[in-house]
Amino acid sequence: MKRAPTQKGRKKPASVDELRDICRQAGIKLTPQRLEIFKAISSAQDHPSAEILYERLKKRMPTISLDTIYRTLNTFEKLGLIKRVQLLNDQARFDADMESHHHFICTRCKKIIDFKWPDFDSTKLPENIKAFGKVYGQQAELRGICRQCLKKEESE
Amino acid sequence: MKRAPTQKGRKKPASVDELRDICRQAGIKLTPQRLEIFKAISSAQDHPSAEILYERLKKRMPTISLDTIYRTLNTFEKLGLIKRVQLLNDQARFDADMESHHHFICTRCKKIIDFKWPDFDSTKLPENIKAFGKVYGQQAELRGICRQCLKKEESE
DNA sequence: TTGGTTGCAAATATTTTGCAACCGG
DNA sequence: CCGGTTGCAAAATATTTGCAACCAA
Repeated sequence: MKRAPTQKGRKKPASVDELRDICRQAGIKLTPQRLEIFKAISSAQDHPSAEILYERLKKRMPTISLDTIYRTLNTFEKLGLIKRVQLLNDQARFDADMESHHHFICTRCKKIIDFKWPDFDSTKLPENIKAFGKVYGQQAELRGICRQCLKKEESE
Repeated sequence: MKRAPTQKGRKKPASVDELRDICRQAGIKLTPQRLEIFKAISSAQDHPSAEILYERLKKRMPTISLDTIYRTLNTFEKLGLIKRVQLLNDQARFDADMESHHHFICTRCKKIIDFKWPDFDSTKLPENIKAFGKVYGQQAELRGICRQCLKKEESE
């Protein structure tokens, strides 16, 4: 399977036709399971977990299994069709520096680099945020590939 | 144990003396384990996981157990002494909307609300980021309590 | 002294993987 | 037809919890 070059290309959720093309180009099959999972996630208003998608899909496709959902979500992620909301889903990581700072996360080795960004700190939140509830923290997250991993990629 | 009112108060990592005060005020004991875990995390340059802290602490305190580390990290988080780098460590959540948008996350119910923030999108990254590696995505994350949870808190 | 805390072990939860049957292209 | 994919079960990983012994205040 060919990975999407970066996460930049795509915008709004892909259409089913685009999905078909993307699968063909990647050399993978568009199975009924993949199609249903894709439709479920691209029409979802929330940000469903594998388990939630499983519950929803069982109604339409009673034989689908949870591990197919996991596998398919990983596949779609590699193809650049979906993103996981937070990257560090293996182990929780902690920070004792409570001062305002931001994170660069390497998607390859999961390294986290802190940085300061005063221009961000002083950017005003949109007005409509107030309607969501009470905000008590804001921070920026960059995703990328760190120097070391870039070097490794060259030599592969 | 009394929770910290919000995450706003604290700045740089607390000192051991501050830790002692905070424990006293919260009515919890400052055990040797808590002290060592605190020192380990507040002096760490990376953003260690429970497992990593366990490996480091075993050298100084061979009898310490992994579950004490988990419990203590949760305690410290409630006291506002540390933050977890990413909140959603239970289940991975996915998003098919690849267009630039940002997330408000309710720390109580884990709901995610999307929003647009053009002022953020047009804020230039600090110069020194280039040295970290290649960036291919940036987004803001707000932490707070959503409307529904605020209402629930009132009635508790 | 004593109630909160620890360490152990077991339970729970989440995600991944080996494998034989299956099916989309 | 054939190689990639599925569903099942089992494994691997991460985190939480019940409980008796322990110890900081």
